[in-house]
Order: sequence, then structure tokens, then C-alpha cells
Amino acid sequence: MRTQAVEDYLKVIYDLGRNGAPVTTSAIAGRLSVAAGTVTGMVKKLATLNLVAHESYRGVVLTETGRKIALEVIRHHRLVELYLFEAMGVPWDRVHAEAEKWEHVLSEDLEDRMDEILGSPTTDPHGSPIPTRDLEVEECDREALAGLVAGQIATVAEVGDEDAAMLRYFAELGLFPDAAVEVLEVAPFDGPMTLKVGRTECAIGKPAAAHVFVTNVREGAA
Amino acid sequence: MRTQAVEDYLKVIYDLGRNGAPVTTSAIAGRLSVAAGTVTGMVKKLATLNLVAHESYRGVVLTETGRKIALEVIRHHRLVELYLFEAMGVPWDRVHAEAEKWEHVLSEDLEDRMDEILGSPTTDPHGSPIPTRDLEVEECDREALAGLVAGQIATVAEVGDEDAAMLRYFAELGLFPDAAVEVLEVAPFDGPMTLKVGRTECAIGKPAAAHVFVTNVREGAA
DNA sequence: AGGTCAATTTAGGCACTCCTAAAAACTCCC
DNA sequence: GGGAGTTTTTAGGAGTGCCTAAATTGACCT
Repeated sequence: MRTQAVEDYLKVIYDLGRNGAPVTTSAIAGRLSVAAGTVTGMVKKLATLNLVAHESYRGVVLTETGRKIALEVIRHHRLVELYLFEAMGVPWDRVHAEAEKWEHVLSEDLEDRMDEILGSPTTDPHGSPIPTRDLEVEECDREALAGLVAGQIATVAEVGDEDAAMLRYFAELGLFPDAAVEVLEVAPFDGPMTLKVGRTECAIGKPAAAHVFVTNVREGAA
Repeated sequence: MRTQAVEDYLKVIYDLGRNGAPVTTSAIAGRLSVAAGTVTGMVKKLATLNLVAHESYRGVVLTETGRKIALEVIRHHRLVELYLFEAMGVPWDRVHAEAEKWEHVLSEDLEDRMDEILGSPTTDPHGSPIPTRDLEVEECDREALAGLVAGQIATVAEVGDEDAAMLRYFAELGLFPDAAVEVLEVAPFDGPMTLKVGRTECAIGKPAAAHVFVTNVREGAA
């Protein structure tokens, strides 16, 4: 019953539902690149398996069981990402795609071994938190870089890991987790932001900046 | 087209067909724990994909393309086995089962990284040869330990990797690749063999001994 | 040669995951 | 309150991979 497709759906539903609201059919369809009709069918199946609660036309919410499975898969995914990055030297823009496949075949035993080799890490190479063995995650208060205004200083906490080209771009700019950024200027009409990352300046468009999440936001030295 | 099932079938057909004879439907069914009718259907599909040549009621033979794919999968399998064993400390009786899953999700990039980390190894933890990157394998002349007679000395080259319990038994006896064995006695009526492995003596039944392959067989010092 | 038995293939189904296209429900705005 | 437009669901199919049971073929033995 716990097929790869089921795991993928649960993972996506977890991610889309973090704000607490029910997850829509079309949102899932978009994330999985699948037709809407397909999602309806699958959601019904997940409901009969008691992994989600589904109200017709209203979206789905994970049950406790569904949430646990989602977190297991996410733990696998992020541990594998970090393992590939740290232990095998896979570049950070490629670990996500590999981990998408590995997450479904990782045994508990291997999970533990990776965890131990990596020293029970808490975040993956993109800054996303790795759920603990008993599936706790702390959802930190992170805000999008795109929402900051000129003069603010912050620390990069996490970057979106899905788009490899964007990750290469972030790497070029120095936008890694823990990097310090200062917003020098924000052009009007959703224009680009001028940043100081470390000691170098750069400009970044709003769409890309929406995939960078920061923490510890404060006003810069005047 | 290259599904996991296709890869599994090709791998098994390769293995069963090493003696040169066409591979029977039932042999495949047995190996894959699948009904005979299922195999017929899959074999037909493989034939339309030009991966095997199939003569009705006569068995199948791999085409060159099919053989290449089989060797790729086998290379993946054995590299993964060795990686799990060497780099992750997975006990040798468990690496086979894990590798069965990993072999299908390993990218070329990861394959190369494992190969490099391991120093371009030539055999897996059970002594099976790892095909080279351009898919050459040397099928060495190995004979079953079960076929030796009293007084012969040989070197263990390979042990069957499918049965975890049997592997644990071999480990207990010291029957690893490269171990020296001397046949002290062979009981009649397919009875057990008494061996000297290293410095200790032990008895092993014929069925188990059929899964140990040796090389460099010679007469012992009289 | 004929019969028996085993191996193989055929036939009909089932579960899963996906698709497209049409119908139904919801939302929102006038 | 009634469209218009979007979202969701329903309906009908397709491909893969598995099953069982019945029919066929091949092999072997007398």
C-alpha cells in the first residue's frame, strides 16, 4: 500500500499544508506535474487508507498517520541529500534530484548509518531541517528574502532546493545557509534587490529572492 | 521502457544464461518468485524491445543490447554492495538485499563516484567480479567447492550472495574470498565435507558447499 | 506410435498510476 | 440571485506487472 506514489503525494501534501490550510487538488497536481483528475483519484485512495482527510471540493489535510509517513520520507530525503553532499561530493545543485530517487529505497538501517556517519545533523545542504528519528521537526520562523526592505540585515537560513539552475545561481552569489546578507536597495515595482553578501554586492530579482529564506532580521548599522 | 522489472528480468536471464544455453521460462519464474505465465508475457515484451531473442517453448537468449543492460545493472549492484560494505559498514549478509533496491536508482554520476571512492574495485564483498565501466567481465574459471575430493587444496574465490543466513554461516566458518581451504575428507552418499579453513577444521554439507566457488585447486602436501 | 507428464503459453482478471474530456460544484461579481 | 469562470470530480482509457486456470506443446517412456 505504501507505494512510491503514495509517499510522493504525502510529502507534497505535507509541504503545501504547512500553513495549516487544506491543500487543494490543483496545488498537488502542479507540484507533481500530474493532471488534476489523477490527483482526485489518488486523494480518494489516500483517504480510504486513512492517510488524509478529504472533503470534496475543499481540499485535503494529513491525518496523524499520513503526517508521520510524510516526515519519514522527508527525513530520508534530507539525510540522503546531506550524505551525498558531504560523503560523496555531489554538488549541491544535484543532490535534490538524486535524493528524490533514493528516499524511497532507504532502509531504516541505512538511515541510521547515514545519521551516525553525519553526526546526527539537523539541516540538509540547503538549510532545511531534518526531522529527528522520532519525527519531530521545528518549523523555524523564516521569512522570504524578497520581503525585506533596504537597510535590513539578516542571515540566510534556507534556500529552495528544487531548481538546480537557481541553486547554481545562488552559489555564484554566495547565498548559502548562514551567509550574512544586507539589503542595500530595493527597486520599485517589484524590481531587483541590491544585496551585500559577505563583502561583495550583487543584484537579485524578486522571483529568485522569494526562494531564499532568512532569519535573525534586524536593522543595519545606520 | 527500462523499468525496474525489465532490469530485473535481464539480470536474471544473464545470470541463468552464462552457460550458453537458452534460459527457460520456469527458471526465470523461480528466480524472480513470479508465476510462469507472468514470465511468458514479460519475455514477449522484452522480445519486442529487442532485448532478448525468444523462440516459443525453447527459452530466451539475451541480445547484445540486453546483455549490455544486464551488465550495467550488475555493475551497479556489485559496486553498491561493496560501497555499503566498505564505506557504510553494512554486514556482508545484508548488502545484497539493499543493493537489489539501490541498483535501480543509481545514476551514472553516482556510479563513477562510488567507483572512485572504492579505487576501481574488481570484485564485490562476495567475490563476484564487478564489470568494468565499459562493461567487460572476466568470467573466471571457478569450480564449486562441493566438487572437490579429499586431499585437495584451493582458494575461495566467490560465495553465493543470495541467502543471508547461508552467508552468516560461511562467515562463521571463515569461508571468505581468498581464504585457503583444504578438503580433509568427503563422506560418501553426498555426505558432508570436512574442511580445514585457515587453521580450524569444520564440516559443511554438500548443499552449502555448492554455493562456495574456489580457484587454484591443487593436490595438498601428501 | 501412443500416452503421460511437465513445461509453456493463452485467456481473462486485478491493482496501480497515469491520461483526456465532459460534467458538476464552487466563487465571485454585478 | 444569476452568470461567468475556475476548480474539482467523474467517466472512460491506456500501460505495466502481477495472478490463476485452462489449453497447448514438447519430451520422454513404453
